[in-house]
Amino acid sequence: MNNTTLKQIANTLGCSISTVSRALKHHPDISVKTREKVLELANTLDYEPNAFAVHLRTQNSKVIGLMVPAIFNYFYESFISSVEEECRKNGYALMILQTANDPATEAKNLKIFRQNRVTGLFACISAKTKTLEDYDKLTDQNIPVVFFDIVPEEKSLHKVCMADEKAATLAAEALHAANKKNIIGVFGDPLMSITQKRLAAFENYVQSKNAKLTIIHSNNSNDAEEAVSELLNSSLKVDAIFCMSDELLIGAMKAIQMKELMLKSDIGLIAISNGFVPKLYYPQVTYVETSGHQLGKLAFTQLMACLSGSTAVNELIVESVLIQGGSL
Amino acid sequence: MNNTTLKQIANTLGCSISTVSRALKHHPDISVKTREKVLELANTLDYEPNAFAVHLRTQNSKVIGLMVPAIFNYFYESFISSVEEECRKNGYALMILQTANDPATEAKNLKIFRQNRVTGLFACISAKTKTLEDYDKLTDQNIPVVFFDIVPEEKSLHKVCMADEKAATLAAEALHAANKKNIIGVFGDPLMSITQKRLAAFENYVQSKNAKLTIIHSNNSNDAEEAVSELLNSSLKVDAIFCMSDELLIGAMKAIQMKELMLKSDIGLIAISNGFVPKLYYPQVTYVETSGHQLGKLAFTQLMACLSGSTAVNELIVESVLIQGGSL
DNA sequence: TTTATCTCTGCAAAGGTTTGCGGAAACATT
DNA sequence: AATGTTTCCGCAAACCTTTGCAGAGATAAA
Repeated sequence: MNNTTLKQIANTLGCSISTVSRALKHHPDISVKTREKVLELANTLDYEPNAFAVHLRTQNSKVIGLMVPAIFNYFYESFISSVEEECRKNGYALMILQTANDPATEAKNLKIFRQNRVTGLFACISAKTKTLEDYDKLTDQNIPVVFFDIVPEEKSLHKVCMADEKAATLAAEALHAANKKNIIGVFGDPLMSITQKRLAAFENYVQSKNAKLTIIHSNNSNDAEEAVSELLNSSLKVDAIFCMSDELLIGAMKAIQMKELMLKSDIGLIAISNGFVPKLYYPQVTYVETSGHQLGKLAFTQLMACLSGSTAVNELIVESVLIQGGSL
Repeated sequence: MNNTTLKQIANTLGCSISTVSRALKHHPDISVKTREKVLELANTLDYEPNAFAVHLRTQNSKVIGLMVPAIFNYFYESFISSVEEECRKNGYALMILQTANDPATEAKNLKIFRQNRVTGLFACISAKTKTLEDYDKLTDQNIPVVFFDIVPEEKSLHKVCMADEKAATLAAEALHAANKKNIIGVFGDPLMSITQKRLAAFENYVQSKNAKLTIIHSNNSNDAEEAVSELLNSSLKVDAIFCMSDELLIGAMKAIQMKELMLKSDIGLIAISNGFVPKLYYPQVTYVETSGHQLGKLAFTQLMACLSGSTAVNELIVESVLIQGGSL
């Protein structure tokens, strides 16, 4: 327990604790001579302020909370990774909790964040979350919450998310440009708003171009694999597949590999993705990028804005771009 | 700022702060009647102890630190995910920092952990770490450190890791059982101990069976792809490839797909892996499992043991199993 | 000499909780 | 009536830092 305190420094230097405290933060009240002495001793003693005492006094923890359904996920990893980077650069530590998409765990986590008096929170609500009152408790305590990716409908919240409609439309455009007319669209849980947005935009564009669209809803990669396999084995004419997420893409790719179809020549493929999964295959899968990395940066600036008092409620959007692979 | 404190409860109840504090934790000194009164009021006021004050007083943070080279990684995610689960179950919060394999960042992170007085730390040292003195500062402050996956050589440390030799041998055995005689072995950075261990064990077994082995060292998936491609295009006779990690597996698979080789019939493939990547392909790649999930559980119990005073220094090993896919 | 101004430093309270110790009241024992 | 035991509770210190305020000493101005 080799912990130097202000008191120790003050004692050995024969001055008061407050002088030491001020000297350490270059307070103008303190003379240069004293400051130097203090700094030197503090340095040799390897002084580090006791975070708890500081927090207790300042009511500010320099810890930011982050809540996701699961860390082990193609998209959230990159988001987390990016947020962690920003936090570290700005002197914040990051506290991460998972909800496993369970509202009860979600509530418990929010309590932990509250107890630890996080400075702010990034939250991705679980798919089944119905009420936001647990989040309100945080905002009541002046802890700003920035929702990301999967966000509540309410208008008066801070949110950052992907350009869902735009991404889906971009993918549809790419399919049209490649002259694909018989398309399978693989989508996620129809109850999720993200699915609805992407589906609506995709359907809208595809139909306007008179292409034929077959929609599948799958909850995970296995479901997607089975459903796509079934369609590929049926009499349905198919020249391209669209997947709205990485997980579904994995399923579709398995089905394609199983049928020993070659990408591009036998069948077209495009997905909305973070970029990792499409690059696992050869040829690389063409995809519309939704960058967790960028979303993280954006979320962080948004939170910083909240903390510095900006009350403007914003819904920020990360734009998508088409990344050409060799699958279309 | 709706924060109830002990003082408020004490005042409205007309008793002292210490009584409230004790009542809240069912201290036997407090009469049942008083306790009930306190508990009731605390409940309606939604009292929650101020974590900072508690930490300051008890010198114990209920926060555990975790340091990895990168969160965005097939293996670490599952480790993190598993540790987070255990932490939550046991009332700990988890603070995560990345090193990006940079010793300077590593040192900075350790400082942050120290400042935040984490209860304990899980650390995966960066590949280039030469000295452990920054870690020693933690142990000096009675913060136990459990190293995982990539661990220092020193004997007197707590470590949990994979059965590296065993895993490599298992893979080699599987290759032998499949009667493969001309093998490419794709390994990582030859300076890393994990590479050395796996390489030695693999080489040892393969040579004892008189199979021909060509070794490649690659630092990432692209390197692996190029190196494997080159060999596949050369006159070298190859009937199987072994990859010591997921990242290398990805590269090898790309090379295989590029050559349009079919797994099993054209070429055998086996890897040491966490299981995620092998399941992305059809047929699924046969692999020796190194479970980040299990490693996480093990690390957590080890840390708990340290915290409860066990001084026995242990190197714990997670065993590996062969998971049959269709690539051999 | 007195008054005003400036520079530097220290006192003390505050932030909320935990806990050793001592003490008051109630009860039981001689 | 005097002494010993319990039972219950509160005082106050400790954890360490930050910060408003006051004050001491020095210098400049009148």
